[in-house]
Amino acid sequence: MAKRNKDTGAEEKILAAARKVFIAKGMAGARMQDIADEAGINKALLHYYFKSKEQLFETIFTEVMGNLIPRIKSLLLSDLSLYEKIEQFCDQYISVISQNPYLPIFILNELHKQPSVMIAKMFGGGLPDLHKFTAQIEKEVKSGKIKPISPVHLIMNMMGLCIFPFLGKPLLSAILGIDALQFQLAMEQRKKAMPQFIFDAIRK
Amino acid sequence: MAKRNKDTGAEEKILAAARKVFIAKGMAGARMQDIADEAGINKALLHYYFKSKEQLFETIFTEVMGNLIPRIKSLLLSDLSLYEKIEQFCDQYISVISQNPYLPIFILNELHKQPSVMIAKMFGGGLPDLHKFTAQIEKEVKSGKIKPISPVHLIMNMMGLCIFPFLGKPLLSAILGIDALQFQLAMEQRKKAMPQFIFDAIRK
DNA sequence: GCCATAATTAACCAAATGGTTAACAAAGGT
DNA sequence: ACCTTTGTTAACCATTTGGTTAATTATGGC
Repeated sequence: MAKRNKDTGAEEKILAAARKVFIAKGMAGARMQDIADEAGINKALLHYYFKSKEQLFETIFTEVMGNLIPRIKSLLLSDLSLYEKIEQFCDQYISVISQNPYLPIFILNELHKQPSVMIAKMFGGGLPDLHKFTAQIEKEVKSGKIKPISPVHLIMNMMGLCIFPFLGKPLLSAILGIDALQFQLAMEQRKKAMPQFIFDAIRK
Repeated sequence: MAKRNKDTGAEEKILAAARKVFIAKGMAGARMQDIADEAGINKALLHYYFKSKEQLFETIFTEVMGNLIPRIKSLLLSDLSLYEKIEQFCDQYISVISQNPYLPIFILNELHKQPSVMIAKMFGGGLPDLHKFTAQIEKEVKSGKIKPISPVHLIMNMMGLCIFPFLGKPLLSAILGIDALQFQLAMEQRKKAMPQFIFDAIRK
């Protein structure tokens, strides 16, 4: 008898399917049947491997976040200069998101619907330590190398400049009249343009 | 007999309730029963005034968008200088969103789930005309008053800097360790700080 | 070959959910 | 007073949906 699914590894296929469906439709919009179909298996098999939608979602969410957070933590804790950190932050953030363009809206959306629960799932008690980074900013400000700016605003700015275009892609594409390729190109440019923009803004 | 609901005007109450519930939970997450409860009426009465969830959602969505778009269109088409436009854009955008902090995630989320449908609902064929604004930017660039920057990037930057903090509020509050009041204060500051930041970035 | 265990499925179930019906109450015109 | 139209409700219905069951099919050790 020919096997129904060429490659085995049902659990893998389920995870891949769940990732895809949850990220595309969110927790509320995703259907267990969709995930089963996407994985090419029976719905009951989903519950054989993952006892509930809740649990499957949590698995995916923590997996996704566990992929992003260490990257950022290590960057912010490194010994690079402020300029280098901003450079790398923009480059890395835009690169990762370019490869997973729907991650931001997925994450922010779930975070918005249940803030405390999701924050807890993301950082198991251990929030990222921004102290080193904020101290670095404050030092540059005090020593007069850059204009006065609060770390809070600078961080918001960095994130907004890198992430927003992906969140707003459908809107931006429409009003700016750009297609997928032009968008991709623009994102590529922003890897270098954003650090430049930020430094031009804060340099004295 | 005492009336169940002090004030009449069921339709008004339904719209208010639907706005609240849809914006908080999105189309997929909202329940018709939630809306009925929120409005203090029977679920059947919802369908008396609005024949389906789809139609009620559409009513709310177009209402909400119809509130925002003209404001922006008129700003971009006005005769203000580039600096003044950026100033007003940031001030107005941040003001409006501060009063409806969940609008952005609601809009971008629905836009993400059905881009073409929602874009069509937002702009009934008449996309906002950015030509005047982009020409203004290009003129300032050519005349050497500001650094070379593509209108596409500048617009993305303006929007990202103004809107992102609201989209990322739960995340930002957590990692930056700020409470609702501090957040509100920061947004107030950004009304002036963002135009300054942007102009510092592009001025030669 | 035989058996225990793991993988997989079709059929089923109960709760949730969008939507409908039919009856009833209010309001307003005549 | 009477009738028509509008507003409102409780009960009901059909479908969707997350989840379960019981039976069937590999799989691997012996």
